[in-house]
Amino acid sequence: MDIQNTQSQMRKGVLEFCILSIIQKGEVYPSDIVEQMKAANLHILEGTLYPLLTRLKNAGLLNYRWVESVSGPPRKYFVLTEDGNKAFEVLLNTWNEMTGAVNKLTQNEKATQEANTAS
Amino acid sequence: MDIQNTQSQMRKGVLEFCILSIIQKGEVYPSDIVEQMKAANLHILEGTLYPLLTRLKNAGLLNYRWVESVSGPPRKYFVLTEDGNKAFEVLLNTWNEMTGAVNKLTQNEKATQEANTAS
DNA sequence: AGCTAATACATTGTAAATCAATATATTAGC
DNA sequence: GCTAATATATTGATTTACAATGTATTAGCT
Repeated sequence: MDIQNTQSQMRKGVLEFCILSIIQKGEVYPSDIVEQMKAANLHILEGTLYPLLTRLKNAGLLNYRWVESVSGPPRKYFVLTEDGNKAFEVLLNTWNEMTGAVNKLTQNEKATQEANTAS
Repeated sequence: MDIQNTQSQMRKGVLEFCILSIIQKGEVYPSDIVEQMKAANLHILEGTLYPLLTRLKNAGLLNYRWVESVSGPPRKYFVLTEDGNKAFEVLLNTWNEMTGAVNKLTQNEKATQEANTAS
């Protein structure tokens, strides 16, 4: 077990949330998503992304349309469905609550430790 | 695929980080950890916690000592090793960076969407 | 002494999901 | 046609959380 593994687990947990967010901002195709995630330091591989998009599509959170490309095969451009938008709002709430809880738990370690060792 | 699943994935990602944080605050035994996690709305089951503590111990991040209990079997009280403290600091950094990135990516969706649809 | 309840550490089997590697398909340029 | 670049997609291996149990210790009661 490395720390790197724990770090990547942290990132994994928010993949779907981030991807829904990116799609919500505008119609994108998978390579756009990979790029935007990389720019945010949240790397995702295609072998992870495609099954994930398929899952979200099958769950009714996404739709896509084929768009011809000038350089290569056609692309699948994704958008959020109404359910997808609702799901995103729920996840946004969960995210805000969870980060609040984790920050409360982790950011005050020095003060708490001093209080404990003092007793 | 449910949203609940995605929500629980979010929590999974920070389990180790939170547990290291709890142990850093003071010597605790597993039931203390379960309780503190529950209080923070980050539930963890014993079947998850015990293997996790064993992994962290084997990785050299934790140590424990047996302490007799007045009501039941002896308890394993855990503390962070020096490596464990270093690992926690690294994870604290990762956490702060990641939440910053995710917030940047997700919290401005409305403004960005308006900008996109306007073009 | 023996029984039950409470507490606590631990393992097993299952399901889900990411990743690395690879496969398949389309377009442009030479 | 052939190659390179771009895209979508699948497969097999590994990891890991969880539910369900299992094992063990202590206290209190009869």
